[in-house]
Amino acid sequence: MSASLQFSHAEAVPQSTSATRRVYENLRGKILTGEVLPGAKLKVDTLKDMLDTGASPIREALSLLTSDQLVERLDQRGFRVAEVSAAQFREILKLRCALEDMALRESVRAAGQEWEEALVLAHHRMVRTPRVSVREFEEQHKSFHMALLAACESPILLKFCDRLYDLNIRYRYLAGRSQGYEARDVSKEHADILAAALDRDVELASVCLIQHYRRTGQFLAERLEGLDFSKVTAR
Amino acid sequence: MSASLQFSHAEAVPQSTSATRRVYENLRGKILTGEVLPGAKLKVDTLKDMLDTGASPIREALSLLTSDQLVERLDQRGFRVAEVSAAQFREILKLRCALEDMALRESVRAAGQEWEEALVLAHHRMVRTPRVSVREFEEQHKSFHMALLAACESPILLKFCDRLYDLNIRYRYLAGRSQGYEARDVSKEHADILAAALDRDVELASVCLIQHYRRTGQFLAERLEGLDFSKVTAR
DNA sequence: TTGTCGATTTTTTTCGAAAAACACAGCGGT
DNA sequence: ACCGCTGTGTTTTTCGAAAAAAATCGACAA
Repeated sequence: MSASLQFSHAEAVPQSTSATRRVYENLRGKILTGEVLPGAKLKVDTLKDMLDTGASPIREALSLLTSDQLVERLDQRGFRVAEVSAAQFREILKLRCALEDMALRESVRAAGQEWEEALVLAHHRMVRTPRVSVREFEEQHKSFHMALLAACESPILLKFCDRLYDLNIRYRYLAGRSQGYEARDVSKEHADILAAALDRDVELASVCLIQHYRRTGQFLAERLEGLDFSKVTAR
Repeated sequence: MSASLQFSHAEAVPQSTSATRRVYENLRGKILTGEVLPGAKLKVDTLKDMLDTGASPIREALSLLTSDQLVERLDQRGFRVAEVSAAQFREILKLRCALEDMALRESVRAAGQEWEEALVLAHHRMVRTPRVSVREFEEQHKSFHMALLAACESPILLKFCDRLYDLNIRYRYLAGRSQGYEARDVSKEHADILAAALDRDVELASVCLIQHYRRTGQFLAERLEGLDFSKVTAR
């Protein structure tokens, strides 16, 4: 089989997985980064054209996103992007502090060499990713934070943390990351968390992590404050 | 239009909502009660016949159940009922104690008259439902427990609690509820929780609730212990 | 016996079109 | 002017069949 046949028109190595998964990832990305606005209507027909696929995969992906709380299903009126609000932002922050604290403690307690190495690696990759490559940095940032919790033997708890992380990302993008994000020494905070975790100092790691979230939360809240949520909502 | 036309062959007033929802509820019930065993394969064709509908609603419902952790999606190999394990049972218990404690405190703190009345009502209905009507009792039992938390202003947290509750139900049915469930005075425990909540005694309510879960957990664990999980799994 | 390859049969996944539900605008009656 | 009704166009939801993928079975060779 010739290479030109294998890698035909700009498709690279795409449909290794199902169309449903492709649509899911794609839409999820668009929602998290704010490329499609909160409240925006998600018409199957439009999406069909946009993502070049049938109605079934789209519908399925939207169902998946519904349980992720990123999409709302209106009974006989289709789907729309979930709304955002200052209240939800606060709730997410609070829950993340509570749940990640639990997970972190379990993780550090159960941690082994494997976890330690993966964590160091994740941190290194994050540090190496330039801040300007926003989407990539976000991915590495998430990887680092999840790596901290990874040794925790509570799959369900981990899943909750993962979801909350994703829900939170939207607000980061919403606040815009141009100004002042580096004013705070975020790298230092990450390094401190890493060091504490590697020392197996559960208490210190927990304090650092929560403080990290609180500070980021504070920072974002300020930026979000001036912002009228009804203004960043479609329809 | 004649009544005989309106209510033709045994259809009563059924399809008020979408087929997807019908399938979702139906399957969810079957999974929670153990009518379909953990690990069982869920073939769309079989379900199509069984539930008398097309492939799309089934597929959609299965996607929904996937994010509820009640169904697993295997990449190109369809769906199966999520597995159960002693470890997961313990995890659920632990998480429920942590999260419901949080939710209960918030709920009681924010509670108003409306909440109080709904709670009393839910308790009454539960008491009035005979234990032998297992499914109905389960429903009322869930309503009561969720009513306790309902005033909490954290929709996401509530959703988590709801999910955990459902995940837990499976183990209740698995353990079988014939013997000894009444040996413990469960009604008393419920009444105590109710009283403490109505008194707005957060600490006491929390203690009662957690103890209630721990006891039930202990009770179920004993029953589940003898039980080889691989034996209650299909395939 | 063990293992591999190929053809056939399920099973999953996706598509395109039909059916049902809904929104909206225009019409007529009060 | 207001309200409700009906017809039209749009959108959502569902169905049935085709395409893609995996599992099964058996023959053949090591």
